[in-house]
Amino acid sequence: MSIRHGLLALLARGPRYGSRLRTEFEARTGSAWPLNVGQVYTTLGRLERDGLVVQEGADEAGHALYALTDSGRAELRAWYATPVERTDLPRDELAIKLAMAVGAPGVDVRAVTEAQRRHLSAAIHTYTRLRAQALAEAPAHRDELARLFVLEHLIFRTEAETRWLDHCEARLLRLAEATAAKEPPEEPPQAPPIPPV
Amino acid sequence: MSIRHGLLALLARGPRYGSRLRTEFEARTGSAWPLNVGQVYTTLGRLERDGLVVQEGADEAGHALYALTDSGRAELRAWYATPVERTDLPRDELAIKLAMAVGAPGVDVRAVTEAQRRHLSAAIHTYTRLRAQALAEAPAHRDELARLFVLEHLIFRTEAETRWLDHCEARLLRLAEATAAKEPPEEPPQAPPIPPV
DNA sequence: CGACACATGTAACACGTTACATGATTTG
DNA sequence: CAAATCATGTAACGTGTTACATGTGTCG
Repeated sequence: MSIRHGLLALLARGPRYGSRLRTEFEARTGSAWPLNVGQVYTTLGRLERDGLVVQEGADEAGHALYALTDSGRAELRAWYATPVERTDLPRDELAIKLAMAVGAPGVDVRAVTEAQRRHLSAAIHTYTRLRAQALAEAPAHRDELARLFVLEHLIFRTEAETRWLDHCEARLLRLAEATAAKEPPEEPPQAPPIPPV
Repeated sequence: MSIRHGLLALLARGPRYGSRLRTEFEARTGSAWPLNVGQVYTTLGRLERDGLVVQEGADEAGHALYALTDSGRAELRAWYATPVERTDLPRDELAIKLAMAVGAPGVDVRAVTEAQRRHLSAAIHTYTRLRAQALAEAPAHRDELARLFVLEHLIFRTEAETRWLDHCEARLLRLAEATAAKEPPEEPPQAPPIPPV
C-alpha cells in the first residue's frame, strides 16, 4: 500500500499527470525504490476505481491530470495520522532465513551470516558515500531533504541489521562452547508452544 | 518469496504435511508473522507447479506428505548462499511516509513522527518483555533459538527506527531555526537530478 | 527524415491473503 | 451424539511488477 499512499501524497500538492508523479516519487525516495512508470498508471486506475482520485481536464501541454477527491484527502489524512502498525510490516527475509538456518541439516549458519555481512558492509559504504555527497550540496529543501531522510533510514536499518548479525553469531558461539562437552540432543520431543505477540 | 523459501527450508528436514509446516513455521518465527494455513497449501501448490516439491505418499496417520525435489534442494542451497539483496528489500512504508510528509501542505511532520514514536515505544516494550521471558526458560535449541533471533531482529530494527525518527526531528529543528529569519522560497525552479543507488 | 525521449496505457502474471467448503477425528 | 479441533483444499481478490503497444513530439 505504499505506492497508493505515496501517489495520494504527491497529488495533495495539486493535480498531476502520470509521468510527473513517477518523477516526483523517485525524486523523494532517491531511487532507493525505483518506480516503473506503468505502475503509476495501474495504481492511478485502482485509486480512481476506489474513488480516491479523479481524472479531470488536461495540462496546457495536453497531459491528462489526476486530482484528489474528498475521499482521497480523507484517506491521506488518515494515513499521516495513523502510525505504521507492527502487524503490517512485511516478513523480513533475512530474519526468516536465519531462523530457518538454525540447526538446519547441512547448513553452515556462519557462512550465511558471513555472506550477508559482506553485502551489508558494501551497502553501508555506498549509502554513506551518497549521504556525504548529498550533505555537501546544501541539504536545503523539500525533495533533497526527503531523499536524505530515506538514505539515512537505509543506513540506520543496515547498521542495525549488521549489529544483529554480530549478536546472533556471538550467541551461537557461546552456545556452541557451552554444549561442547555434552552432545546436544537431536530432536526435542514436542514443539514448544508459541508465545503470543 | 519468503514463504516459498521458508517452506523449502522446513522440508529439508524431511517430508512434511501441510498443517505441520504451518506449525513449524510459526514455531520459528514466533508468530511475529503469523501464517494462514491456507497460504501453506497455495504455496505448496505453486512450489509443486515449479518442480521444487513433490507430493508423495502419506503419513501413518494418512497425512499427505510433500518432499523436496533435487531442484528444490538446489534452490534452497542457493537461497542460503546468496545474501538478501539491497535491491529487493520491500519499500518501507514509514520511510516513504516521512519522505512525503516533508514540506507537504497541511501536514505536521512532528505529529507524524510523534505518533509513530509512541507506537514504536510500545512495540519495544512488548518485545523486550517477550525476550526476557524467552531467555528465562533456557534458550536452548532449535525453535527456541530461532524465535529468540527473530524477536531480537524486531528489537534491533525498532530501536533503529526510533533513533532515525529522533535524527530526522533534530535535523528538521535545526533547519527550521536556520531559516527562521529569511522566509524559505516556496518552490525550487527545477526538480534536481536523482542520484544513482 | 530518422532516432530518441516523453507520455499513456494495457495485458499478463506472481505472490500474499482471506474466506469458505469439506472430511475426519477427538472429546465432553 | 454434538461440538470442537485438525487437516486439506480451493476460489477470489489485491497489490506489485514487468513487458509490450502506441502516439507525439523534438532535435541532429
